[in-house]
Amino acid sequence: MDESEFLAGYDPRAYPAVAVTVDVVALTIRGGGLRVLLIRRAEQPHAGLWALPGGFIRPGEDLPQAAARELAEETGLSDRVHIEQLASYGAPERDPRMRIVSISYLAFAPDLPDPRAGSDAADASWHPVDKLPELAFDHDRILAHGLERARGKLEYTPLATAFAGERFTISELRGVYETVWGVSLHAGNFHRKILSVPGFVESTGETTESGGARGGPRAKLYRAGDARLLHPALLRPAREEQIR
Amino acid sequence: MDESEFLAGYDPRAYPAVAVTVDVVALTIRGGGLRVLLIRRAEQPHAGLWALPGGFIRPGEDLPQAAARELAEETGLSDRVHIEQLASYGAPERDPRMRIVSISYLAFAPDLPDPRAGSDAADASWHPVDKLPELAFDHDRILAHGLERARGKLEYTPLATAFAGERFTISELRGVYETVWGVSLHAGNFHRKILSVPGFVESTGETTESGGARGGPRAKLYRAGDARLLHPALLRPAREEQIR
DNA sequence: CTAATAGTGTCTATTAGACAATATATG
DNA sequence: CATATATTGTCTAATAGACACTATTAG
Repeated sequence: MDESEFLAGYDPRAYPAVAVTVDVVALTIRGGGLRVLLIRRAEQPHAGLWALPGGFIRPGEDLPQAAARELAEETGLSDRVHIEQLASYGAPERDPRMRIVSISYLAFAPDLPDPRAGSDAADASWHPVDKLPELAFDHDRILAHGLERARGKLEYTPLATAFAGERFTISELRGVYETVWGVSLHAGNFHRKILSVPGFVESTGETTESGGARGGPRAKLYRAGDARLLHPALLRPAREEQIR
Repeated sequence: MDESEFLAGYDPRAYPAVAVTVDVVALTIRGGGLRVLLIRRAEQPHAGLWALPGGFIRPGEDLPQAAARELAEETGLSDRVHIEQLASYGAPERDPRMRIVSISYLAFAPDLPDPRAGSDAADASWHPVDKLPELAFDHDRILAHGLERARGKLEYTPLATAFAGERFTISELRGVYETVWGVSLHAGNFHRKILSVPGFVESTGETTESGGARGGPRAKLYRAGDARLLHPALLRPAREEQIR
């Protein structure tokens, strides 16, 4: 038997097991900023550190199902939440216990009630993404990846509406873009742009009950439209440093 | 111990093992069309069916490393190949042997030599993506996902240059776009557009040795530039059916 | 009233794309 | 020479973004 025959006959069941987890980057907008759901680990390893919610997949359970379950365990919510696969991480030493491959998911939700700590967590809360504690494992990298994905998807998908409530004003939608992108956008141009993208929002015919907190007319209320892609897209102001 | 405590204490090592594989969607342009590398399975399950190259990850091996190894085993090449993570698949019954989670990778290469079959494959060859045989497991879904990713990435990254050789003409680059997107593009407008995107291509100062096969002047030769994102992007002609 | 906000109008620069023109190869 | 291709020029429509303006509401 030469080397290639040996390798072809490699049987993973003969080796120390690999475990598979899902980890969820759940984002929401709260207190004027973008926040991520973190749990404080109750168990070793990294007990006491903050981490993304997640856990081992169970027999018979598909990956998206596992991600939704992990999220629901902390937030109690599963509807009104957009969830999609982000990426997978499998560096051999990323978990000290054993070889663990993590499939990460990205979730977007409107402002949710306070999370409850699952029984494997000492605490759970929404953390501003620009003021993060030290994270367990490689979760800082996963989170950074999730943030970049979210920022990009705002450009060409109607994802922003997943951060808003059932009905929203154009200003609220602009607030989502400004918060996630960390920029300020011109109100007038943004307004016209949104209404010019077919299927992004549709009018409810209603308006807000009152004007803004500091004055201004009542705003028209919209709901999410049926577009799955925005055309033309809403592009972020170009950042030269991102291009090269 | 209530249910949540039980679930928190769930230990994956107490259950039947999960295995992790990598599968590679390797694309190239050959014979005027887009092709994908497939191997004919020599072993059960699905012996005799075509499948994406892939296999179990090995102890101590990171995921991208495993993908590069699997690709190299079939093609003999590892440099000049762009490789990136695509997505993960973990439906419980996707492999009849046991619970297998697959991390898929997407690879792009210029026209490569004929593949050699690895020892776990009866055959290996480049198949036109528009005339595919039946595929093993859920590999048709993985491949479809890879194709859509590749088409999208041509828009906003310099990926097309990964399909071309070291030096290429603007016409060759246009051929890549036309082949991957399956459309025909206006030569003049494409030419000017490419040169207007900063960092996409840079001139070598050379030209082709002779004109085209059926006449025409010698074309200038370019190499890939240093841009990582194309700005402005080269958008595919909008397709209304994709938007809704 | 004053200040802030919603929504609309207008103008300019950029870009995509249709179409034409010119020069240079092949056969 | 006839024809194909590379490259450049010109024009039009769509779009992004700067800026201005009006109407409406909170305080």
